[in-house]
Amino acid sequence: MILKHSKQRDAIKNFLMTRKDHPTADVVYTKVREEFPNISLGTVYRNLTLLSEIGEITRIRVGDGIDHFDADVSSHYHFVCTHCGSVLDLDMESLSHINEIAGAGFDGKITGHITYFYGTCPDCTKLEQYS
Amino acid sequence: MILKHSKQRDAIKNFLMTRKDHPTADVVYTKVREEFPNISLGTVYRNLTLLSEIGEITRIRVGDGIDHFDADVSSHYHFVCTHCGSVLDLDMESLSHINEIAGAGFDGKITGHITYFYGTCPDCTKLEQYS
DNA sequence: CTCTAAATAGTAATGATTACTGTTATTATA
DNA sequence: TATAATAACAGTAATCATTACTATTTAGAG
Repeated sequence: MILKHSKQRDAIKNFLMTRKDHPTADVVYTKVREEFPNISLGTVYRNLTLLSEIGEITRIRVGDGIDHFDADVSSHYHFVCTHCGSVLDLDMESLSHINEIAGAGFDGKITGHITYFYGTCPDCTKLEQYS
Repeated sequence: MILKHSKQRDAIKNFLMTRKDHPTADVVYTKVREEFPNISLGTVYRNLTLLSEIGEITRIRVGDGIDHFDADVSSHYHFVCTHCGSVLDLDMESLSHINEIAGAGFDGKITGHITYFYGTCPDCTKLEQYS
């Protein structure tokens, strides 16, 4: 399957690159529609899936049942706020050593892990102080 | 809300306790229907949700978009096979130290983490050797 | 035994995502 | 540059897990 260029795909990728949070498909759809008023939701989903398959973006699943997308494909961890649901990047070292820990007593092969942290985000922490 | 006893709920809990893998709601439904032929899927979902809310079972989300359930509520980690999709328990120490690592450069509060490991399960590893 | 509310079965609705279909746009090549 | 092949599109229908609704049944307290 040879890729052909598409303005819609560019717009989706570009929008994702401007965001440090991790929008859902629906957020991408709403935003990109400002530039392409009749882009279809299917196009957004198809391109988000395509872009993640070719490694230009990452699909993030944090247990809320909705996929989030991230233009930062470097290996990093995410934080999910249990109060407001926002998904943030964490600046921390790689935890590859935990693969060894998990593999020690396991008969199969462990090739990686998915970890996300949860708690109260900076904004919600501030709000809590005065309530 | 005072809990009332229900045979259906008992059957769901009992079935989960017999399983070391982590069935989905649909698997529970299919199995419990052998004993209660006209139990409804809604009843299965309602009870799985209720049981997890009162801490008698755990809801596991491993990124396949389908909820799995576990009668073992003790803190432990899970492994997901990228070949066959099976979800297995891992016998390993707690990784609570990674909360500190994540919290070091973070402005909010970290109260926990979700981690699952992926790779090739023992069964699929055996199959690979002869293919 | 009676009453109240929890739980149920059956069904309809929801919400995220994927699939389908006929049309449009990109791009390789004549 | 014109043409032809096909990737990508818009619009819509379908799927799938899950939740909500409603009338009926059942548990269990008084």
